[in-house]
Amino acid sequence: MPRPAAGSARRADARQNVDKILAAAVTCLSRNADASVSEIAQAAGVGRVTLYGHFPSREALVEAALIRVLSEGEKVLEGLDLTGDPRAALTVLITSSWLLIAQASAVLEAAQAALPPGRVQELHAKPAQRVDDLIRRGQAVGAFRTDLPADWLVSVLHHVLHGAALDVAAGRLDRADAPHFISATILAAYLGSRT
Amino acid sequence: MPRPAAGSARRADARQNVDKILAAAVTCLSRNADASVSEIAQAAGVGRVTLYGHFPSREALVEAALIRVLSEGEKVLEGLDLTGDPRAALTVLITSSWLLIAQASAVLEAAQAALPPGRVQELHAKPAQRVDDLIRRGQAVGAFRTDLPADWLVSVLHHVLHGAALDVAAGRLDRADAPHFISATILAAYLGSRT
DNA sequence: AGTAAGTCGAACAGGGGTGTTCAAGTTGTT
DNA sequence: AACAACTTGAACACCCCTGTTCGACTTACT
Repeated sequence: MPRPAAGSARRADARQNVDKILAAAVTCLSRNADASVSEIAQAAGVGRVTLYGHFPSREALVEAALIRVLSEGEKVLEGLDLTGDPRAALTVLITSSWLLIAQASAVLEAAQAALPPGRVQELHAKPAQRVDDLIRRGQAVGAFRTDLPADWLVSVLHHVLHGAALDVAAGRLDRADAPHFISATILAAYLGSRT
Repeated sequence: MPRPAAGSARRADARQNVDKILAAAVTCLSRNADASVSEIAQAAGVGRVTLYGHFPSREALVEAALIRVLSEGEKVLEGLDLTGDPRAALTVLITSSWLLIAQASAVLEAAQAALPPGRVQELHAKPAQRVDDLIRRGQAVGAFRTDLPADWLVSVLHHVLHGAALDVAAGRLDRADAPHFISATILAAYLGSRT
């Protein structure tokens, strides 16, 4: 049994394996929301038993993967300056992290089916706040339309991102085109019917 | 064994059951892409064995459900006049059939996981053509932006519709608001950066 | 070099889904 | 009324997934 957890530190290879497993979980779960544990273990290049040695259940694994992809997202978002012109900030946000957001969104979807309701919302709340704030600020400043509620605008962004990720995965959309297409679409949608 | 199929017509109650099963399959599959056969049978108020009497496999059932929801969609779209101003036509299309399209889209997603690849595309091709044509005509006439490919615009529409349906199902969006929100968003997105 | 930590495959039990069979009962049709 | 069509639950075999145990093996650490 691995995971003494108390007293001495874990062995180096164990830590590496945990990392490999989490990375595999994120990619597998974002491709297929109900990927099996065997599938993830295999993708990580690790035996199924080893995986269960580090995560007591599939649920715990999915939660850990969600936490990981969200914290990765946090790190990227932290490095971004979103305080300037909302439109420019939104463009920066999209072009620099659309793929990450889409991936996180996919894992989030997987988590919704595997975790107790509310838990997902709880973990997702803080990262989502940043996007939320940007959109609300844009509305307050007059950069974005106010005839539609902010919640809806946020929802549209998420679904367009998710859709773009699907299109890329299916080969219907060139990965290089995605950021521009998304920005152009979202900005126009957020502008609304101006003069 | 039901389904003599040859010679004499099926009994009335059998036909009704097939209908009930298909209706249940559409609603179940649009709520949950991997709904079980038992689940669908129960929703239809029918024994599981009866269902297997009418559909040889889950795959056949899903395919039949997809065909049904698509043909329902066809019927609605047929009654619409989409020949006028593309913007007005798109608004009509959305307000009159966004829910149906979203439901069809959900079943389509379920079918993608249960049917051989290509088969879904094949069935979906004709109904999708109508929306496709409308958007392309809008671009040709100058009503919609041309700096983004028509395929992408179609994709955006589908994903926004799908997202709206999810939001409604999750209680995040009032069903009555949906058509207006969607139209306002899509029209703005399709207009692009005009003067 | 020795020891604890870690990995691995095989194999188990339990649960749920898919299809199938069967025997008994119900119901539409003529 | 009588027959065939239809429905039904129980029970079965099969497969895949989840978790767990076991014993043997390899590897990191001192």
